[in-house]
Amino acid sequence: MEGQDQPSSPPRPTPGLFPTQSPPFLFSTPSLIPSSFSSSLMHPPLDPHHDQVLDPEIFDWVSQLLSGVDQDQAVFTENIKPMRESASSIMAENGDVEEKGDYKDKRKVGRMKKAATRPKFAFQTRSTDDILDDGYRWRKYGQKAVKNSIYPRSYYRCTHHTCNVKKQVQRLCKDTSIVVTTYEGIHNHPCVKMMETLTPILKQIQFLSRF
DNA sequence: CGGATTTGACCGGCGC
DNA sequence: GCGCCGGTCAAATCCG
Repeated sequence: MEGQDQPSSPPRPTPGLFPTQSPPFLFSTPSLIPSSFSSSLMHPPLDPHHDQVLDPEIFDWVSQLLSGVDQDQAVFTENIKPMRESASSIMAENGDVEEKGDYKDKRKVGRMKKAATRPKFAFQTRSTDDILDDGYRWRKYGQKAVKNSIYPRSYYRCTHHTCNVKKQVQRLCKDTSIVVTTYEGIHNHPCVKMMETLTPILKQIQFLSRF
């Protein structure tokens, strides 16, 4: 029983904002990153223990944004590679309606469908907290011990009813101060916290641009 | 009491 | 074909 992983519990020592939307949608300035994560973004690990999560092709756009990459280059890597899909997400995206009956049958039907492709990206943060406050609300739906790692991998889903974004969180066993977060999908709803944070910044930019 | 989390079972993919 | 592994489900439990 570990009650530490509480993604939806707002009280954090330094509540902040972390970009989870597509690059053109965000202002990824270091000031928006919670200080609890020490602004230490790094490239995806090539650790073979995590190759299933952090495919080398995964686009680490957050790192690139923070290192000054032009946003035009920060294109979402849609359809990078086929990935397995959950029954629920496939059914939701295809507009399937859940049938009455044995849930095992439903799972089987869903998983037998052709895997869809979704944007997927990962990044690392150096933090004592496993869960970063990215402005969205997440519900944990699973936790799994992974091979060659003493730390479990946690699975989260966005709680917004029409949103199907998922994320995985795992702490590196090689460097226990590093947390690897993998996002899958794109939010189809606004992030209230993001807008709250951006509004004063935008106003300030508008004000300064007058001079 | 309702929503979130925990956790064991289940399933499909993949390598051998 | 079999076993391992990652990902998901959902009942049980927790908690505000």
